[in-house]
Amino acid sequence: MIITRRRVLRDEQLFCVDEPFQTMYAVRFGHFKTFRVNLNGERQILGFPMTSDVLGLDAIGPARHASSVVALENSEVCAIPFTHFEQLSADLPSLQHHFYRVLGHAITRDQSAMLVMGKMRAEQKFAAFLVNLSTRYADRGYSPLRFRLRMSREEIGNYLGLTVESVSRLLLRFKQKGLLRIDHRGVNITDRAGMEALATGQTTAEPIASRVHKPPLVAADHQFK
Amino acid sequence: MIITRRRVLRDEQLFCVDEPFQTMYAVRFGHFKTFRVNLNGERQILGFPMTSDVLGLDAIGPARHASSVVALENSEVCAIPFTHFEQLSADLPSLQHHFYRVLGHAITRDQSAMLVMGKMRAEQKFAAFLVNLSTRYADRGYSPLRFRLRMSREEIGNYLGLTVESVSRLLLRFKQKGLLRIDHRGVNITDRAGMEALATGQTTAEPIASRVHKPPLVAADHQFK
DNA sequence: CGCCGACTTGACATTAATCAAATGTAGTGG
DNA sequence: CCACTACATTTGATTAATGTCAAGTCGGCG
Repeated sequence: MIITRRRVLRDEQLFCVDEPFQTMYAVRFGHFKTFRVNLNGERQILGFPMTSDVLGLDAIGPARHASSVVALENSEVCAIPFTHFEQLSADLPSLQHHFYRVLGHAITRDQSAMLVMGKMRAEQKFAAFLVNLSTRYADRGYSPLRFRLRMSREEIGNYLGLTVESVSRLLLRFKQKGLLRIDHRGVNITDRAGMEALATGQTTAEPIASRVHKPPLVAADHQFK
Repeated sequence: MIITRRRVLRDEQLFCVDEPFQTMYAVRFGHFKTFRVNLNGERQILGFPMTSDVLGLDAIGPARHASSVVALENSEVCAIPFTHFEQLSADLPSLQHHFYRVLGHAITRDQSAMLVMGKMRAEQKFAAFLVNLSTRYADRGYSPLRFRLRMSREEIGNYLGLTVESVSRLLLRFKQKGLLRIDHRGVNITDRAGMEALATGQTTAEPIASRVHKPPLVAADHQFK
């Protein structure tokens, strides 16, 4: 099976909705956004895949890509031809089994996203979003407390179903509550527990000024690459 | 491969979250709801599977069920042992291919749901929900315009992230706009086009009283089985 | 007949969107 | 290197949408 690497520059499109499906992509490094365009012409961001995530799975059913993918920064992917893969997996039970698992995870992940979008209010959604990012960085061996947002406020809002203004105000509120520090796109979570409490809705009447202990602010230029 | 049938009575649980995954289920007839319980103990309904939908796919990744499934009415499913299936699919490329498609569809479906939940407002969400139901009934050979809601208002609201009260008021609004008639749980869509326009957000300033032409109200007891 | 749960309706409070404007930041070309 | 433009972000004032609380109605069922 021929697996090739492909560089994708910032703002470059990896694949586009309705394009015939031939290739899956595993992210080697970098960040992406996946989105769809609804009938009204508006974009809806569906997720922010990063290193080790697999792209293009939603095309397996309809044989055409159901979403578009654009790089948020200069990135690199492995291109895996699907037909080759499918043949090979028939001979390699362990590969097939593993692939089923990947697909299964894709489903569970989407369902979790629905949970977030559906019931939660703005503050909760955003907190859940940050906790999710934090967890994913931890899974990948990066700091769960200090990371850089690769997406704009607008993209966050679009993803969460909020306006840019709301996103901005929520960041301010989190800062005031002593949950995080933020400089441009550099995030420093100072109260992970409080953040999770918010995300899970266990927010009981808010003890106003507590847990302030001020770790140093993140340098503006920190990167993960 | 041993495929068995299983009856599931109204309110009976087909499987439960965290249960080890062994079996997939294809719905033969009937309606179900799938849901999760968040950390706060609240239920979030993830979908309303019906005839020919496949249940339990979200367990393939983690090998444990990620959601619970309960029947909304007396129903029947085919139980398909997953390990048997996995072995068999290795020998039958067409089966494997088909299964990939089913999984792919599950992913796209979930993403569509996210689109609905994320950006839309209450009216739009609910319209999209009804249009979706309508389409699914059409796909299955039933009337897309007259059908019975198997779920309570509360369950609809839970699924869409709205309160029961909002659901109730929205139904009233739809009635007043001449989009549908409703008697208890019997729905009669009288303006499918208008409904779709609402769902897709192409609602331009609402011409107030038009398209009223009053088709006969649905009998209260219509069923699809 | 009367209870109970599902649903509707109304008044009010709260949330988040909208509109509008100011401020900051990153590039770009001189 | 700096001025300048375009864009991203913040902030403020206001409005519309939706949740919350509280009755009340409807229908099914024992």
